[in-house]
Amino acid sequence: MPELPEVETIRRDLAAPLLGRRIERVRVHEEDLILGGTSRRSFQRAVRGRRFGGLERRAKFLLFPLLADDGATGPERLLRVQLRMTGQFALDEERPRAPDFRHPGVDFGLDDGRTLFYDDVRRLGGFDLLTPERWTAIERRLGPEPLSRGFTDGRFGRILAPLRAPIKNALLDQRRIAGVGNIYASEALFRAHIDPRAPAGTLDPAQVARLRRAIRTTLAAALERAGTTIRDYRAVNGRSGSYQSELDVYGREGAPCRRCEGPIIRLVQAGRSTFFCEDCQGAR
DNA sequence: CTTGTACCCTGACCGC
DNA sequence: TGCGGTCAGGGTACAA
Repeated sequence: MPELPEVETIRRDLAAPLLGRRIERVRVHEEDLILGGTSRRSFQRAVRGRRFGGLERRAKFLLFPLLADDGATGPERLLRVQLRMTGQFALDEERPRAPDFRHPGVDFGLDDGRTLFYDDVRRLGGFDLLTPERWTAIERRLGPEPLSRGFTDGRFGRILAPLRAPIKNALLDQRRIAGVGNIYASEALFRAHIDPRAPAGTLDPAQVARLRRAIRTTLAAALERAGTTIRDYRAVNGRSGSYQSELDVYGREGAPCRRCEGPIIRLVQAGRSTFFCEDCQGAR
């Protein structure tokens, strides 16, 4: 479900309240949610008794460094969370009773009396424990963070140049750019007036620059609005985002383009819907 | 290397 | 009301 702005919103919601908290109890209701072949027991053993040493985001992953505390020993570990399509967090003294939060997944009981609840209807997301070396190996394969300073026109151009895949598909590939997903790929291409079907390597320098800028402004605007809540995505404790009212093309098939009044078209690329305006983004 | 496809899973919605 | 088909903010394994 969530893309960079949604995951970053969750990170901001959780970072301060979790910092330094000790994990007293771990309940795994759904073993599916423990990824990477780790058993429920060894997951609990690795996590219980440690403290949250911060909260970071890279691409669409959340990373909790777990600090050793008295009674907790063992190698340094990062707890990685992937929300995939329907992962949600709540932080409270009691399990939330919202109708969209009734699939208990994993609970982390904390030393301040609260519990961090993870709920995931479709169970596509989950947790895994990574050594720093393993994380480094994974991280190396991710493209640049689009909101970072290092994401320049030159770098973006070099990333796209050799690719023959449609630009829309390239934007979804986390090895090229990290954190862009299906909503913001369509939105950024609309903003940049670029045809989603154009082979990535055929964009000229002006198009590369427009697209880079469009990606940044779209993601930043969505982050400002705490993300896009269409159906499942919620920030922490059920809070909705509000960027859905700003969407230009995503989910607007048949509706008039906000710029030229022409119909928004839906097509399928790599098995996923793309929305665009043929008149504003056609041909070039 | 690149690219495309199948799959994981549940639930909401649509047409009959 | 029920039933089948389609679709959903993602990532990965595997084949070509």
